[in-house]
Amino acid sequence: MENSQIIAQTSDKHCTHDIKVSCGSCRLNTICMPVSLHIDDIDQLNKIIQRGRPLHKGEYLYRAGDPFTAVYAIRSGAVKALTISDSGNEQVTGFYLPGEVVGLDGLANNTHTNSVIALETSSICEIPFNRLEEVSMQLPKLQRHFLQLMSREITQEQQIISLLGKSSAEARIASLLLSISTRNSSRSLSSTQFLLPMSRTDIGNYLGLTIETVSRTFARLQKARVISVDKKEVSINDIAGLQQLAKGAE
Amino acid sequence: MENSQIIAQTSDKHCTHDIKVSCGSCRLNTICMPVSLHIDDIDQLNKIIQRGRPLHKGEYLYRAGDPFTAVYAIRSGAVKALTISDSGNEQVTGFYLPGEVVGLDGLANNTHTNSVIALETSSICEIPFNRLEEVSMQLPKLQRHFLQLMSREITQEQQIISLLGKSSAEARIASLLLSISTRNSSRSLSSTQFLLPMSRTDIGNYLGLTIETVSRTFARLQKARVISVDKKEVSINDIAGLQQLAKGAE
DNA sequence: TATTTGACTTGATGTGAATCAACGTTCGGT
DNA sequence: ACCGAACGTTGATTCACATCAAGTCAAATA
Repeated sequence: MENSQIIAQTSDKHCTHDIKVSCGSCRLNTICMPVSLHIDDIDQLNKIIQRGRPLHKGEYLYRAGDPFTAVYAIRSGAVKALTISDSGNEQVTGFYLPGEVVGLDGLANNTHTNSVIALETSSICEIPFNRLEEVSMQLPKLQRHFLQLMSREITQEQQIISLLGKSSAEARIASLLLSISTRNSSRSLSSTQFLLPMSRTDIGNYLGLTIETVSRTFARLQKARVISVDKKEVSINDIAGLQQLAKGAE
Repeated sequence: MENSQIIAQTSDKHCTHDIKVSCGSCRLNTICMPVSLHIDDIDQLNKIIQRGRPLHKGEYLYRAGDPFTAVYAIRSGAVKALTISDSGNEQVTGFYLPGEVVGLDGLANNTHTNSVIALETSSICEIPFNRLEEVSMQLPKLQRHFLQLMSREITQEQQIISLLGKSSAEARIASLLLSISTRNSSRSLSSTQFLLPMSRTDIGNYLGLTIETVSRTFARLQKARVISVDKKEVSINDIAGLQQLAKGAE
């Protein structure tokens, strides 16, 4: 196994362009493809993964309609996925943070139904799907993991559906913040202080709220001393309180 | 291939209990597992599928928390899937009609996150997952089909998310009716006249509306001569109009 | 047949978020 | 350093849907 240890930077400024990290040494490998693989299995996985140049803010990873050829693991940065609904509106369908995998929407018809756009400069691992399928044939665990990724996506979306159907603006925002908090802590980042990678507009679109309501809700949560917000910087002062709000408490 | 041709009845009253239909002769096989398989492949698939006794209205196919062992194809009748959200509310996550497959929610954690309940007397094909996995190893097409089923579930849910985030009560109801209409026609049933298998309460829960709003919206659509409703019986008088409403037109 | 029960409808009123509008702030480009 | 555009905040008003409340209807039970 090669010994390259260049860890991708979260900061835009010092982002390393010449990225060579093996899956074995990537600090995200417990999230991205957390399969207990033998060393040569990892090697095999490693060989098929391509690491591209960083994607800059606003650039597309792929567009709705593009042929489906690969799935993508976020290595650093953040992206949003969105579809154009029947009514012609953009709908943000998800935010993806380092260690998470996008692109599964393409499987149904061999065509992506979502577009994915970088929210900040991001580095991405491309995993060609036909190669992944081949390797999976020999590694049932990898196969299974892949199904689990999809299944998890389904259950997550069901939570969003419940959120949109039944919850107040406050509960929606609280849930989003808690979701990001949890995902940060699983990457050993702070669960109480972080930068939101997405705009208010994106948040509103994702949660089915107008930008004004998002803004007011942040203000309200801050006045209630549950969080502090300054622009994109959020700190959670009262997690328990936020969880109550997410559940719809007064 | 055996020649049993007992077709499951949609009607509750004459439902055949002693069901023996092979996948090869099932009239739903173009929807359920539309894989172009050789005859012996179908035979192989056929062997692993278990056909249970019919499930009566209100009975559970499985419950949230049950271990994941199988996926299920609806052969006749209809079921609803629901989760208990964090806030403790029931959330109907989907309705499943003949030819459609439920149970994919269990893959993420080897445990079902949804419960599935019969809306009317239904017969169900149980497809044990470990056997399916084995067979898939030898039949890449089946493997691929299965991934497509999941991917389709994801994209469908994204449409619901968009619906709940951005659309009026009218658009939501219109979309649901169109969805059922489309799915009916793919089973060669009428796309303009059908019985709703679910209650107003279920519809409201699914679409994030109160039962009163569901009722009033049906009434409004009827007054606008777009549909006719009598209890559970719906006929669509103006599909184009309904499509406009689903898109959010005035 | 009377009686309860659950599913649905219809009307009157209240409210949370959308809309409309104005203004402040940050950022990218020259 | 300046400018315009995009992003964000805050306030006043409106509106679609929720809530509250009564009542209808059909099937289930006794």
